[in-house]
Amino acid sequence: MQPRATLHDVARLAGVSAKTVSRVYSGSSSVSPETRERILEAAKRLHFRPNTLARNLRQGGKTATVAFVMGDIRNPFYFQVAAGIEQELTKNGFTMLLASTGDAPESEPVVVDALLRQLVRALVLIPIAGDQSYLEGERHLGTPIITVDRPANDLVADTVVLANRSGMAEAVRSLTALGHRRIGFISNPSEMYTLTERLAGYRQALAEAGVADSSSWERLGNDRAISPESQVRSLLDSDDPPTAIVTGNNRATMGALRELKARPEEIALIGFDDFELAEMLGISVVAHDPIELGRAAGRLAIERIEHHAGPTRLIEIPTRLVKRGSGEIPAPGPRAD
Amino acid sequence: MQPRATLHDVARLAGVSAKTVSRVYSGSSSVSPETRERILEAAKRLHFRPNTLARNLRQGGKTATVAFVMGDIRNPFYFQVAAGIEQELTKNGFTMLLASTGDAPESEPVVVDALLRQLVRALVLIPIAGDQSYLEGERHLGTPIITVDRPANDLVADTVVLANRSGMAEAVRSLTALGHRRIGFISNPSEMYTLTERLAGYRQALAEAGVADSSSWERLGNDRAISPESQVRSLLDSDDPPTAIVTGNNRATMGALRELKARPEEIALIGFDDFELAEMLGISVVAHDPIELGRAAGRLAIERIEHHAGPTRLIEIPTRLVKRGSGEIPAPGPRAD
DNA sequence: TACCGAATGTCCATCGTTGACATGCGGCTG
DNA sequence: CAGCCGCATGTCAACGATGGACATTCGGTA
Repeated sequence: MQPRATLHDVARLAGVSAKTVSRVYSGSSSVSPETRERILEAAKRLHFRPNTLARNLRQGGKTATVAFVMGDIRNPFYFQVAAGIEQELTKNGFTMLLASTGDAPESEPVVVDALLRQLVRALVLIPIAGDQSYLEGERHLGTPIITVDRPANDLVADTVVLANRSGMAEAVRSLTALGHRRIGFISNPSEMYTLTERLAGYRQALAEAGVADSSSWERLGNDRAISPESQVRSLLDSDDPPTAIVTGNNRATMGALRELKARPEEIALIGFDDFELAEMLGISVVAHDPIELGRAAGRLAIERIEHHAGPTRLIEIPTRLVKRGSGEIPAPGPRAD
Repeated sequence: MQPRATLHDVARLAGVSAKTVSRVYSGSSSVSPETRERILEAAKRLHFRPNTLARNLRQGGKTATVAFVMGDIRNPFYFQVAAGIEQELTKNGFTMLLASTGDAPESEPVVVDALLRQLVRALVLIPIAGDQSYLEGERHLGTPIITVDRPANDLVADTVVLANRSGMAEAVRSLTALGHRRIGFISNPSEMYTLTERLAGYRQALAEAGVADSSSWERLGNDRAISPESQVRSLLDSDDPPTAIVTGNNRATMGALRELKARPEEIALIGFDDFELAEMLGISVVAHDPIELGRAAGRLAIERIEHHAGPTRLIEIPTRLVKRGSGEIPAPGPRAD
C-alpha cells in the first residue's frame, strides 16, 4: 500500500518546484498554460489530491464544513431539514458534518464539542438540551450558531422556526368560520416550544371567536403512556364533545385518524404537518416545507460566515392551510353562537 | 474577537511545556495528577479545544470521519439509510460527512473528490454514475469503499443491498398460492439494479407457478412521462387483465392505490416498500428496514477501517412480507391452471 | 541599452499537535 | 555506593500546504 502523493511528489514528477504546484492548486498567481498542463498531468498520474487538513491548518482553521446537530435521527422531519441545509451548503462549496444527539439532552454538549474540534465554520443546531449557554465561548470566537425549529435557551443565536402560532390560528379560524366553537386540540408528547406556540395559536383563534376557555378540549399528551387515539376517545366521550379537532403534530394526526375512522360521528379534522397520503384520504392540514426550513438555515449560515456582522435574526417559515375536505365539514345543528 | 487558544497557550498558563499538555489530551503517557489538574484548570479557563485538523495532519491523515454520498437528498429512503450509518458511526466515535449528488451522475466524482480531500477514513456510496472505476486509485490507498442499495460498476467494493429478488419472489408466491396467475408488475422509472432484481424475483416466482411469459403484464415505467396510475389503467383495461398487482417501489404503490380506489374491480395488491399508513389502509407490502441497511453499511465501514483484510463482501438485508389484507384477496372464479 | 513584467525558483516560517529522543531525579538492587 | 530503572517532563523536528520576501531568467519594449 503506497503512501498518498503530496505536492512534492507531483512537483518532482513534473520537474517543477513545489511552489509552482501549489500555485496551480491555490490559483494565487499565474502559471503558464504548458506548465499547468504538465503539472495536472503528473497529478493525475499520481492520483494526487491536495490535503485539505494541511491547507486548512495553514490557513488558520478556515474549513469548508458546517455542522448540523439534530435530535432523534429517525425523525423524518429532521432529515428534511438536513436535506435543505445540505442543498444550500453544497451550492456554496461547503460540506455538512452531521451528528445526532439521539434526543438525549445530556449528550448535546458532547456531540457539539466533538464537531467544534473539527473547526466547523458554523453550527446549525436543533436544541434539545435545556440550556445552550455552553456555546457562549464559541460564539465569541466568531462561529455562527443557528438554531432550527426552536430557539436556544440562554444563548443569543439566529433562529429559524415555522410559523407555528399563526399557522395553527389560521386552521382554527377556518373552523370557527364554519360555525365550530367546540374544537378539540390533540397533541402527542412533543417538543415544548412548538407545542406551546401551536397551542397559543389555537387559543388565540378561539378567543377571537368568543371562546375564552378551551381547557376542557385540550389534550396535550404530557404523559407518554397515553396514545393520541385514547385522547381522541376521551374527548369525544366527554360530556361536552367537540365538533372539530385540530392536532398538534403528525403523530397526533395519525392517531386521530385511526380513532375517527372507527367512529360514527362526523368530526371535522385539521392536522398539523402534511403527509404523503393526506391528499388521497382528503385530510386538511396545516402544511409547511421542512426542506425550506433547512434551506433558510443553510443560507443564514453562509451569510453569517461571509459577513459576520448584524443583529440576531429570527426567521419564520410560513405555513399553508391545505383544504382537502376533512376540515371543511360545517358545525352540526344550529350555529352555537 | 480573540484567537482560539492552543496547546501552547494552555501550557504557558499552566506553567508546563506544550508536550505535557498534549500528553493530557492524548493520554499517551503518564502525567502526575497535580500537573494534570493544573492543566485542565488552565484549559477550561481558556475554553481550549484541541485542534483536530492539526492532530490528524500530524498523524498522517487519520481522521475520524466517514463520508456518505447519496443521490436525491429528498428521497426519504436514503435518509433512513443515512440515519442507520450515523448511528453506527457515532457509537464508534466517528462522525459522518454527508453529501448528495442530486441524482446527477456526472456530479458523483466531483462530490466524492471533495470528500476524499478531507481524508475521510471510509467512503459509503449510493452509486449513481455509470462507472465507479475512478475510485480504483483511492481503494489502493487503503480507503474502504462500501456501496449501498446497489453494487458499484467496474470497481471491487463491499456492498450492502436489500434482498430484492427473494423478497419480491416471496410476495408473488403468496399470490400464486391464492390461485393468481395473471399478476401485473408496475414500476416507476427507478434505479436499474433494484428494478431488475425485483423483476427477476417476480418472473422467477411466476415461472415456478407455470407462467413462463409474463411480459404482457409488465409495466416497467421506462418513460418518465407515464404515471403509475396510467400504467395500472392500461393494464386493467387490456384484453387480458391481471387479477393481482405487485409494485416495484413506493411511488408505484401510491399510484396503484389511487387508481384502484377509483375502480370497481377487486384486485389483489402487494407493494414493495412499507409506508406509514399501510397498516391503516390494509395494504400488504414487502417491508424492509432501511435503517438496518444503513447500520450494516456503517458496521462494515468500521470493520474495514479496523482490519483492512478480507475478501469483498456482499451483504443482503432481508425483507419481510407483511400481510394486511390487500394481498390476501384470492383469485376470482375457477382456478386458471 | 536599460528596464519591465511574467513565470518560476529558493528559502524559511507557519498553522497546532505529536512522535522520537533526551534529561533529571529519586529509589531500588547487589 | 555504583549502576540501573522508570517516571515526569522537556526539546526538537515533522506532518503537508502555503505565504512572504526575494532572486533569477527571458522575451519584449521604450
